[in-house]
Amino acid sequence: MILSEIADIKQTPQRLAIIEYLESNKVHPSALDVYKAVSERFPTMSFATVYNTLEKLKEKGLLIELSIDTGKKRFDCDTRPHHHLICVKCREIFDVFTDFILELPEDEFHGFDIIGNHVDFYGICKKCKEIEGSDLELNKD
Amino acid sequence: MILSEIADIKQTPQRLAIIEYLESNKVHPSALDVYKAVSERFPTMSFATVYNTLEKLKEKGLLIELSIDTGKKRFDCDTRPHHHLICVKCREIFDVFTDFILELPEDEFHGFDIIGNHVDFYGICKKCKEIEGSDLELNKD
DNA sequence: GAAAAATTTGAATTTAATATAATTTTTAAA
DNA sequence: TTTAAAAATTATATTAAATTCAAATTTTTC
Repeated sequence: MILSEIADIKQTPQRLAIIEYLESNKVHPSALDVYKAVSERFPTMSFATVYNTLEKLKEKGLLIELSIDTGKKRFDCDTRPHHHLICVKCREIFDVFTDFILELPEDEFHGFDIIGNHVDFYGICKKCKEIEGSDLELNKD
Repeated sequence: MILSEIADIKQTPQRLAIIEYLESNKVHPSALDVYKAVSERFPTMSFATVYNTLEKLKEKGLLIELSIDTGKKRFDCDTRPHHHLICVKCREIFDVFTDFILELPEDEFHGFDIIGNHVDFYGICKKCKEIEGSDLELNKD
């Protein structure tokens, strides 16, 4: 996200703090994550401001809403086309920038106009593998 | 889902009604959808029974929980490996049974053990295209 | 500098999910 | 067949995330 791209959105201190947080990490945070992080620096900030800002950025196409977690939305400020690698244990999400050619055969179109695709790779991340390993040592459940 | 597969789950009338509903449609319903449909025939049935049953079927691997909608879980009783085609307007979901070869290059592994993948195709379904068309005729917003 | 517009805040509301305790049903043993 | 234990269902309560809204504040425009 480039500042010039948000020229038509009023750059309030709260919004800049939210954008800065979104850009400074790769965790694909939830609205609550954003609120927690930003309200440390802006103790008076309201949850509604976080929601409003995320919604506004989404409208402008500067932020992508992910429905990877059931129960809560997560946000990705990298709007370049890319895929995801998701840990099935801790739900950590990594970006995948390899491009895949995915041609859907005509007979699977179901009458749709197709506009895009997205691949989720599933697996177990390094951290969770280590935890799992030590769990097994201690307690073979 | 085959009845023999649920041999180790007690087959109560409520559960059978839920399973029958899940198998009789292709809409990938939410828990609320299931409750609404099944409680027409079982007016006394509680929401908790729907949740418990869905959870139990999920545990047994007879049902897949989809996180395609933000805000609510949706369920797919077709446990064969397959992908999805999703309408970005109405969130209707169609199944895609084409198999794609998706080799993630080593340098994108991020230390994961990879166990699977899933492709979502996005587009606009027939119904929504028609609505959009007639909307444009009536009211060019 | 005043009026209008936009944003932020704090609180309330809604929706989906989950948990719990009491009742009912089923199972299995005597 | 009766009865105790286990399991499932129900109705209700609680929690979590999302959304809405009016009042207060800030910014913009004239």
